[in-house]
Amino acid sequence: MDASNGPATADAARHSHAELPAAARGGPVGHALSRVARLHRTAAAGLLRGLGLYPGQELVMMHLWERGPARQSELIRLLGLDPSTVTKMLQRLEQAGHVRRLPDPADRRAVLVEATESGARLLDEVARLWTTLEEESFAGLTPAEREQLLGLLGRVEANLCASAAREDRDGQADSAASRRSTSSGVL
Amino acid sequence: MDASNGPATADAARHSHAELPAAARGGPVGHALSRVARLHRTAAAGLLRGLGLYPGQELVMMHLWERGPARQSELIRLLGLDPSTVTKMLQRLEQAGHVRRLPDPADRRAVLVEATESGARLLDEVARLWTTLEEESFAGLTPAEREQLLGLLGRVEANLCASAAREDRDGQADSAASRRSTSSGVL
DNA sequence: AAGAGTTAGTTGGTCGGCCAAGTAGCTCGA
DNA sequence: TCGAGCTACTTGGCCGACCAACTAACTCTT
Repeated sequence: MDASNGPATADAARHSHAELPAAARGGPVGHALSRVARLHRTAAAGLLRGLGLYPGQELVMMHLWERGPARQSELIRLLGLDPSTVTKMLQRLEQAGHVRRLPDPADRRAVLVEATESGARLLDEVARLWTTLEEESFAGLTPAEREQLLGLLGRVEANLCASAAREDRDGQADSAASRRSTSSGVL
Repeated sequence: MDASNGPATADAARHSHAELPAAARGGPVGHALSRVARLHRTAAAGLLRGLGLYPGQELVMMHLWERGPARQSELIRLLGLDPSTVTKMLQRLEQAGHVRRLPDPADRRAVLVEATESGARLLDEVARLWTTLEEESFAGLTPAEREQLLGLLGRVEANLCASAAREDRDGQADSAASRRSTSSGVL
């Protein structure tokens, strides 16, 4: 699959410090991706900690600052997260005083969420923090390279979204079959 | 929903479906990165589930298959994870029967870990699964583009590692100062 | 109007991941 | 020798994230 083993290009793959197991050679890019993402998240966590936020929460707040009060389902859609995840995150944000939740008069099962004033004060800090992190992460990359990276990531995202949607559609019916298919070797 | 958007090349940045909040414009690439990584991890989880593994565990197993019995500290170093994370992961892997843990005779505080036979049987499955996932994720990317992506990710990883190391070194002494520095505006 | 089906949120449980704090064991210097 | 310090690992607690299962409410059909 990767004929790249030999020649000059292999050097790009021979990365910083991580000695990757041979069994992972089937997915070098995915491996790098997870790794980098974890580092990025950890770095974000470190910065966010000074504001009393946990990574992920700032995204929720951003949407609230952006759009004002929103229904929880809207947030779920925007963030692409599991409903239960958002529920719990909002409970914590509420308890931290960053967010207020009230019933939607128009739909008695829905919940409206809005940022409190205390939450609003975080806006600048979070914005600054994001640019800081961006600079830290992508230092040494030219704008063109960043654009390139962004483009590539976008295409990967499209792929993964498509996969996910596909599995949702036809995998739902008979999960046992799909389980069997992966383990017993469709190929 | 995506390609149809239309005209320009700037469209690569204007991604698939995620309407990102303006507050996140300070970190578009980082944002895309987290997003993609989450999708990737979720996809991996879906595939791994058929094998009774959770994402992350397969990496541990890979290292064990690769190197044979290893000390826990070695795994921690290789994976770049927190010791406590590895401890708990191994406890679960042991309970699942994929792994065996025994005291190191040479160092009574250390623990040796090795894959069981049941674990060994997973090797092929996991390897196949990784290549499957890799193909799903990066379909439509030429080998050159994958190499490019890998290279960019490698550079980002280097940046983040350096940052982390730097913070470890001089941030440890006075965490209050570093907290102040991020919140009160270095810029 | 009544029931089927869908949507909105919640709860409970499990994992990976982190930090903080603590214990056992090794090491090295005074 | 013996205590200071480091290393290896564990425990507890917290979060994001998932799935599964459930309730409440809206909707749409019949």
